[in-house]
Amino acid sequence: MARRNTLRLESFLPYRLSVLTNVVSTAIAASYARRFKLSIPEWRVLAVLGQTPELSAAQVSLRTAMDKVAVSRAVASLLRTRRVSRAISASDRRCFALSLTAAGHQVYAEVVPVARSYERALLRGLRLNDRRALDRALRLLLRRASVIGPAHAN
Amino acid sequence: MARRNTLRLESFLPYRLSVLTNVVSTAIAASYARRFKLSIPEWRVLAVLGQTPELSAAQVSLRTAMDKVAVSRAVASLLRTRRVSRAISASDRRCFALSLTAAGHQVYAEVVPVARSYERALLRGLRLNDRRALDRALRLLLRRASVIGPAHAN
DNA sequence: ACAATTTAGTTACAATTGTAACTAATCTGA
DNA sequence: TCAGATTAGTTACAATTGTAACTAAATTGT
Repeated sequence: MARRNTLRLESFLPYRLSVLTNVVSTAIAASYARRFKLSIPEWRVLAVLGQTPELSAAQVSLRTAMDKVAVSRAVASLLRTRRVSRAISASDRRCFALSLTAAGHQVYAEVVPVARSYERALLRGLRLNDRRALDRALRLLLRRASVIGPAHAN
Repeated sequence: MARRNTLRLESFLPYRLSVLTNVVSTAIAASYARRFKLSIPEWRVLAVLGQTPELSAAQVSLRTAMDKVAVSRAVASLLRTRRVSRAISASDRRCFALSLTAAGHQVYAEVVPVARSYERALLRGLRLNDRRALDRALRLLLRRASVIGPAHAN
């Protein structure tokens, strides 16, 4: 009997997402830390700067869905390790234009294939149709989650 | 041109999972905290005990994918708020049999519909086929992630 | 029977992360 | 122009979470 007023945690979507993300993130974090001495927040900053240089911290924040304090910390650490450099923006002296240094590009060029290969390994065994469905689902879920928000006051 | 040696973070699966989970968990945490003064770890423990009473902390740990320290803390807090009770197991005096109290059942009975309704709201707009595909995908991804582990030494 | 190992659970401490307050620069509108 | 509000980024502090060491009980193998 599927008790109506009981909830099976293991088939509850938010729980499943959380467990999956946790396993994946832990694995990735371990791999990046070990091989590149890079935390996940640092990797995210590196990733957007590899894609688009000369961003400000606030722009990085927007693109990575990290909050500004997390970005600030990651950038501070990347500056210390000389993987990122910054220059005061001429037009707006409150913000810095961030870019990868040569060392930063180097790391980026090494991490990207590893990231790709992890993703491939993860998706191996998933048929093309299901991949597309997954893609649609993630897109929709994120949109819905953002829309309903904590204001799910019911 | 889709630069081959650049990685688009926003279509990188681990990143998308992380962002989605973050939004969903934050929303849920806020909602549970506000309405029931319940943290996510506490809710998880409550959820498994609502499903299966008389579990030990170690068994809760297994079923919730939380580590034993997290379970210990959540249980401690639930004991304080009198939502869970425990009794030394007669057969193995190292462990406690955990159960919901009347207050615990009360909270459980109130949270479950909210959880269900959040999940429904999240999935609204996703066709049945895509829901099934999502279900398969999550199952497979979790299995693959556990299998490949951090030992993705490449 | 009992020393050595394993297991349950907690505690203490370290690291990470979130929150709020802050400084400095820019923008806005009377 | 200049007071008030906004924005960028940092810093300080609080809360959460992870890691390691610990106690107590049970199990194992001799």
